[in-house]
Amino acid sequence: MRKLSIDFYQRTDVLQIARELLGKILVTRWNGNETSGRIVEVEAYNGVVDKASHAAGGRRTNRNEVMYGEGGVSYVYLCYGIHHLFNVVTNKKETPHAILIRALEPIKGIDVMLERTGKKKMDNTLTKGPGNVSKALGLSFKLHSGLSLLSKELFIAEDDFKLSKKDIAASPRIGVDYAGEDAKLLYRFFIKGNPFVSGKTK
DNA sequence: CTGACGATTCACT
DNA sequence: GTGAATCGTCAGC
Repeated sequence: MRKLSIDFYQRTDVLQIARELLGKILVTRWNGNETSGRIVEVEAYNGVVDKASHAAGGRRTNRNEVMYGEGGVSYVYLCYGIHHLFNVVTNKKETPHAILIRALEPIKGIDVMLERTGKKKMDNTLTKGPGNVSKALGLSFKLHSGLSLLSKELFIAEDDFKLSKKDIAASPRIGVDYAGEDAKLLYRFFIKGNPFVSGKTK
């Protein structure tokens, strides 16, 4: 298993990076627990020109400041007062691109994930949907936003898992109806037929 | 300082 | 299918 390098994140095409993240492995190691899962669903947020992004129109606040930093760090934030959503920041300084990780297929630490989510048994709801992903991995916006994805505690790796182009599907993003025309962009990518992909299309 | 709201989820009808 | 939960953030006063 090879950890992705900083160069992977700092490229300019956020859609390309989003597609390539499918099939990669997201790993967290804290409090003596290692949990990991294969990424099966993502959404790209294309910086200032994307009305669905927190950085739309160059908006810059304390919350989204990490999006303006170097690619290769995490951006975690609280949504609806309940859910922590995990994003990967890409591109270079001052270009606020981000990729939302929406679903994983659990690999390691399933017992820990069950404990964190309060679920009794493993099923495909464990890491389906962005709120559940963060919950299962123990991510919180207070502790982990702005953390490097090259650190020991949090990183993304690749193994020999291969994905061909026909296994990848694109669709409009979910829950961004407020973004007008940009809500129709095909910026959501997922692995066809994977049971952990969130099915809701609203 | 105040109030409205969200890149969601889950329980309930 | 519908609605509540729940709180940090942000715009506006």
